[in-house]
Amino acid sequence: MASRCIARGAAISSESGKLSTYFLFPENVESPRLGHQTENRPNQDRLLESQPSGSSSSSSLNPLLGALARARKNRALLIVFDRMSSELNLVPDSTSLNILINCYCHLRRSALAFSVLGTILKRGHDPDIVTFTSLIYGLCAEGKASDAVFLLMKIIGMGFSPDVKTWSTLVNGLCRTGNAEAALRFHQNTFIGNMASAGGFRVGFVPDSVYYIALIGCLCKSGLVEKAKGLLLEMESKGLNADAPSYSSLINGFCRMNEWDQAKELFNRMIDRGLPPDVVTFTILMGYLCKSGKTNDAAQLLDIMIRRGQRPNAVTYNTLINGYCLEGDVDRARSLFDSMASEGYEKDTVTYTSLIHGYFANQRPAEAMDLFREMLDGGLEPCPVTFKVLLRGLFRSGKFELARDIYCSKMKGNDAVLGSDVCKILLDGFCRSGCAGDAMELFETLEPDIKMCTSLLSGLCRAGELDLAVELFDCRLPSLGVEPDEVAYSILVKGLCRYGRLDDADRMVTEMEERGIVPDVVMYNVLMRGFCDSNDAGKVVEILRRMADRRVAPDSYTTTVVMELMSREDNRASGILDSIPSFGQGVRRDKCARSL
DNA sequence: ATAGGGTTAG
Repeated sequence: MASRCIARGAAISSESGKLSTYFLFPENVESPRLGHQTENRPNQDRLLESQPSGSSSSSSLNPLLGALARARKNRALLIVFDRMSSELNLVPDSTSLNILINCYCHLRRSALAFSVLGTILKRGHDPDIVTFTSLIYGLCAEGKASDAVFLLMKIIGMGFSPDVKTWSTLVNGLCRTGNAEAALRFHQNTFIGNMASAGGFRVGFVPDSVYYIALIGCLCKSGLVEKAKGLLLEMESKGLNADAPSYSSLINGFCRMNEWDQAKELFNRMIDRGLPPDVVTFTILMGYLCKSGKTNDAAQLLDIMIRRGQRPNAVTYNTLINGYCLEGDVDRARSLFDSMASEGYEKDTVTYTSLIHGYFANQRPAEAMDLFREMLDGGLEPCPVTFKVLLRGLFRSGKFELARDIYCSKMKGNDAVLGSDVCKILLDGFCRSGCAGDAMELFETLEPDIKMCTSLLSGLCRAGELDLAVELFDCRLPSLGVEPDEVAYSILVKGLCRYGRLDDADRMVTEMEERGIVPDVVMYNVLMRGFCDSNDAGKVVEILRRMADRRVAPDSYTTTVVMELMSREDNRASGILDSIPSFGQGVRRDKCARSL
């Protein structure tokens, strides 16, 4: 099969063309999964059979491939590709391979896309800016924005000239991965520094309206409203007119920023300019109304939209269903949900997840679970968000066993749904329900970062599993190469103090001090409170001195502890109080003395 | 004949 050849091409790509040595291929190049038995097979058969067999190049099939790509029939496209070489002995040319790369990128299989790049290089073809734009898209779509930037820099260094499509892909990708500031920097360094050069190569380009809208939408999503407005003016001053999708994007941006008047103004402007709002535009406005607690207004807008001849789509339904759930009217949401099928709409993961969330939020866990089972029975794959909603709901409503069952039967070993969010919920839930061991076990299967560790640590401390917490901190963190931060220390120290393990807590604080992390006043306070309660005045004074040495300012809680020490006869008699350090501002004399 | 932009769930 062609795909197998392509994968083999990737395996030896590092020793093939000169270009390949410049690229870092993803380490785990997957083997292609082709031969999907879906979509319109008969039609393709006819098209394929009409091709003369025995010809060597696939170029005659490119119009078909292009049409499938434009129609986003990615699976069908892979089938055609597969059969192209297996049955028709056609060798794909570079255009076909570019289409294949783009297809893999849209399917979020950038590793496969890179393996196709390997094939291009191996066959002595030259990848072009189209190839790389697709790859940049694919990397961003998988959240690998820094790899995308790296690739871009690499190809600029090699003499490729990114064009306006490359840049808008990158800007969008950076934005989608939460890097709006970076997108703006690229904008300023490329277009603003118009036709600037990097290493002797031109990187400038002429921005068009798609590019501007991508950037403006990106800024809106990040709340950089003034910058977005400025760019809108800049765009219009260049005579670039927004089209309908542009307006939708802008309207969405202003809605997100709660600039309803601006959004309305754009909506009206759109109509004035003869660009009728479509289902997406209306759905955006409905979504805003729903989020503002005006679901009934959103429903009215739906009527207006229908009267204007725009048919709602499944997203419109999802938006309204979620709206009713948010305002607590789950039954109304449910009747919309039930009407979808008869109206010819397909319920998807978002539909189910919204309503499941609605049931949990309104204390109806049984119905939420019914819906989840219905979803599985219907062959819909729950996504990470679905699991997040489900598990949080189950833990919050005390259905610990059920939550554990779901985890064991549906999630364990399924990395695709074990995102960090849902893992935190699981770790926390297991700890809360007395299953700290399960939490530890799950933790061992993860690639933990400091935040994950902190999550588990805080769960263990809350559950009183201090031994496990200390073990995690002292043994597992170092072996995982995770450096505890101030937050982690503070959680553990507070936990230890709450359970009376003052010496361990003191050891932690000392360790922090030795590592140059300055404990905050709250950590010193909990520690001193503990020693004060166990009548260890010497220790409290020692801690005060450590505080003073690090110029950590005492607060009123510190004062209370000190006052308590002073009020005890034996402390006054022992003279230990004379060693209380001065904090510059003179805590002892001013605050304590006065209140005493 | 190939690359970029708009909507939904937490």
